[in-house]
Amino acid sequence: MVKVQQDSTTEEKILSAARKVFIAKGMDGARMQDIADEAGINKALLHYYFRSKEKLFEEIFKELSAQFIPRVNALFESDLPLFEKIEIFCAEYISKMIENPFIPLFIVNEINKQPDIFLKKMWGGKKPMVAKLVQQIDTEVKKGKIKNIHPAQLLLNMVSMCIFPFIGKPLCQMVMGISDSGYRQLMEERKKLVPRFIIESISK
Amino acid sequence: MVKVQQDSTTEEKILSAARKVFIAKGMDGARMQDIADEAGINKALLHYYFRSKEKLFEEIFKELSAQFIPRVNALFESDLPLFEKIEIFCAEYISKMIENPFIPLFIVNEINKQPDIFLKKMWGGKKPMVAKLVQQIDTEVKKGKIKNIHPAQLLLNMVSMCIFPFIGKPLCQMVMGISDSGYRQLMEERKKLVPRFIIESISK
DNA sequence: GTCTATATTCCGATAGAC
DNA sequence: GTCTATCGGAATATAGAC
Repeated sequence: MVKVQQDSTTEEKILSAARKVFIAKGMDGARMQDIADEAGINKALLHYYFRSKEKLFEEIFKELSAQFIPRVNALFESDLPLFEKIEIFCAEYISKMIENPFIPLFIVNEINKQPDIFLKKMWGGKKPMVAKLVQQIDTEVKKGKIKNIHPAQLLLNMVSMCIFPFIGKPLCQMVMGISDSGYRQLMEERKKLVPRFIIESISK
Repeated sequence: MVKVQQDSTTEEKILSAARKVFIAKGMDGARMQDIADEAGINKALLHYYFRSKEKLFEEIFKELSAQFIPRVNALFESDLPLFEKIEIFCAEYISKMIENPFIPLFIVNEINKQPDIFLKKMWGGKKPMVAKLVQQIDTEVKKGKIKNIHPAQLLLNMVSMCIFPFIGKPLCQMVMGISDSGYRQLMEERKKLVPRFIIESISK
């Protein structure tokens, strides 16, 4: 995601600019003019490459929402023990969001405006697979290895603690009076802290 | 928030309609026409009562964002023991969001678009007070009553687990394949479950 | 492919009658 | 206070020259 090399082709320049503007302002707030300016071209070219604002947006949304899926699926479907999955998921997910702090809010936001249509359109039919992980939690509970908890609740706790601090960053910083660098430091700590927190809460 | 009585005056009708439309579509996505339709009047009347879309929006945002503050402040500033504060906060906050599931995303969203200007404008100078709670956590840690944890991290965990399940509702439902009523049931359970989860994770 | 100029649609806001 | 009609600007999209 973080582009080091220059955007060579015009199409790449447009996509790069659109990504930035859409993430910052959302579909409704973004202007084609903003994107054109950001890409250093003019509006007409945007329509030449992508027929409409909506098509351009779909392109970006599809790319951003899909980028988190494959790795998570591979992890959740693997045969690793439960605690390891939790540790790896939190660490990787939080790392990814430290690099791209505004993507989660962007995605959650747009999903809420199109609650129905977009599984088929946006993820190309794929979606995160949690069945095996859910079953794994159930098994551990039945074997008496961890406390009795509904798998969905455990999942909710995990993703909440990973994602929300990024979605609510400005709000949290304001309330707690924490600087940008201080907040970033907290996020780094959370890569280890969140899994530990979870495991301690379900261990017998 | 849940209006049982009819909106008697026109102003109330407008505010009620604006609340609904702004929450659903955000400031950028909302149309004055939508609000007029929802209120059963015409656009001109909106401008008669509130000078502009922006003023109307501010009214709604101020009302919605302030509605969570006073109770939280009273609780956090009180002399109750730490664990009780956690229990009450989670239960009350989650209850409030079960009634108004879309408000958290709305607020977080708009805050991110105006990260700076709105403390003064929107909360009328007030903001959630967490100083005493933070100090209380520190004290418990030093007394050795709970595990060593940065107060900010504990707060982040708590608000994350309370708020995110509402912000990410459609996404979570989709991934886990849970119906509306099933999800609602999970949220009811969380009123007790989240505080228990937190307390278990920091108890020695 | 890229530009300028323009068409077209949409939307916030106002004027003015009742 | 409430309405209809309309203005004026902004934003998406297209036409057409280079």
